[in-house]
Amino acid sequence: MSEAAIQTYTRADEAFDCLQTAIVKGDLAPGEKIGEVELCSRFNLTRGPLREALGRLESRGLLVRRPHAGVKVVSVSAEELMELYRIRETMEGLAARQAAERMTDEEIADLQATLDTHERMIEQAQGQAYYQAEGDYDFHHRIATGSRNAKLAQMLLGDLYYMVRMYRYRLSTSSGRPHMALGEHRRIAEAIAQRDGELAEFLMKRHINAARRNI
Amino acid sequence: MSEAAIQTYTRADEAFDCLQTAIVKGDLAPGEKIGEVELCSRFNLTRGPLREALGRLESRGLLVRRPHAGVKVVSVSAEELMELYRIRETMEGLAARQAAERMTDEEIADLQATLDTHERMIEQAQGQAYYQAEGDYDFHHRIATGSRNAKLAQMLLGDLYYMVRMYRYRLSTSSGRPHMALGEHRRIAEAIAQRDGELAEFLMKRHINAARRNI
DNA sequence: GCTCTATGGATTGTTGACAATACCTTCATT
DNA sequence: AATGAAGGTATTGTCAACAATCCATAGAGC
Repeated sequence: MSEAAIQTYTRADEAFDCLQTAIVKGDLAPGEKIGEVELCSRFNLTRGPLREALGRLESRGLLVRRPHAGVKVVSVSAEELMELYRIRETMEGLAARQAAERMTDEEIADLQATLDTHERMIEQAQGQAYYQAEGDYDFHHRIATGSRNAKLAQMLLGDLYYMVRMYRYRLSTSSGRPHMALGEHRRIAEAIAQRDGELAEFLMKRHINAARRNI
Repeated sequence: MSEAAIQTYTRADEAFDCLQTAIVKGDLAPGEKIGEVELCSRFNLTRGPLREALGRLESRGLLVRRPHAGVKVVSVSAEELMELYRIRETMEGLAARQAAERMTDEEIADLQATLDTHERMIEQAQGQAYYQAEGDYDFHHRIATGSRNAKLAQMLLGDLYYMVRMYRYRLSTSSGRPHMALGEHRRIAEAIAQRDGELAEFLMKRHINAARRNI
């Protein structure tokens, strides 16, 4: 049987996804005060599911909501992005360490194979930052899930990454340095393959620290 | 003027708080499938605000919701609590380091004064774990906010602490060891007062690690 | 006797209308 | 002229009814 992607998709989920991508991509300016009815007409929704989605978004810190006053997208600053990277540094360090201890051999092989395809992509589209960003996301995604720590993965994948992507869109901070990042990814994967959790943690922290300084 | 505690409190907020405390305190059993109408009659609400609150709770990982099938409280295990403590260890370590660098002298004085009152409370109610738990919460709360890292504080205070408290209620894991914890708190505060971020981080990590092993 | 299917009931998801609150405009007063 | 207050309007918060989906039970077929 197929994996049943027909997992019933409620309107509220749809609203949540639409809003989230709209916020992350910058279609909704920060500080912009938007009415609910306008959002409804914009995404073909009714206010019930929309409000549910707004609650979820607020809980995740992507927008703020004052009672009877409306909702507005969170404003961003470079300092806050820095703080976000500090959090990522420690949390992904932990994820890398646990991944080194817990990923299956098959997963590790997949991880390294993924890096090969990333390398080919970078070679093909020379300097195209887009593939690099996707590949970067993919790499960190696999390690987060590989940590076998449900809450950690949820925090990284569900909260932090969206925030980081939003900030990067807003501040137009392209990740740049594709080759260097790939090399660092390689070394991290190598450490994981050797089941050296301490080294994997150290390398991951340094990797994210370097990315932060690159901003 | 007073700080305006009359901050308008919407029904959805009320529902959110009620549900959250009910889940944390264990009034709603884990795995229990509860109907929306039952919840409404239980907390004197209507389904609109309730659904909004349910969305927020789901987003925070306190309950799971399958479309058209109902909601149920998350089931818990000792392993997951361990994982939670691992996350706390790294994140609160970071918080302690940043707090050492950023708290004002006044905040540090307040922090140490708080520890004095904790000590008196422990002496008075000998062995009473309740005050210790409250004091513990208070201490970590101050450090999280003192880190001047909004997202970090949000993650710790808004997500992790509720989860930890829920698990502790479920597994009836009283924190125990009040005197030892107080001493560790004292040393952490001392390191912060000396602006020694590295030491504060190290001590905090060890403190939480000890608490984890105590389970 | 066991399994698969179909129908009924109950619960969730959604919708539109109603009520309450905050913001903005206008007017009066200093 | 500037500031304050008061009212109107628009927007948000809330409610109750409608529609869609799933689970359980009962029945038939193998």
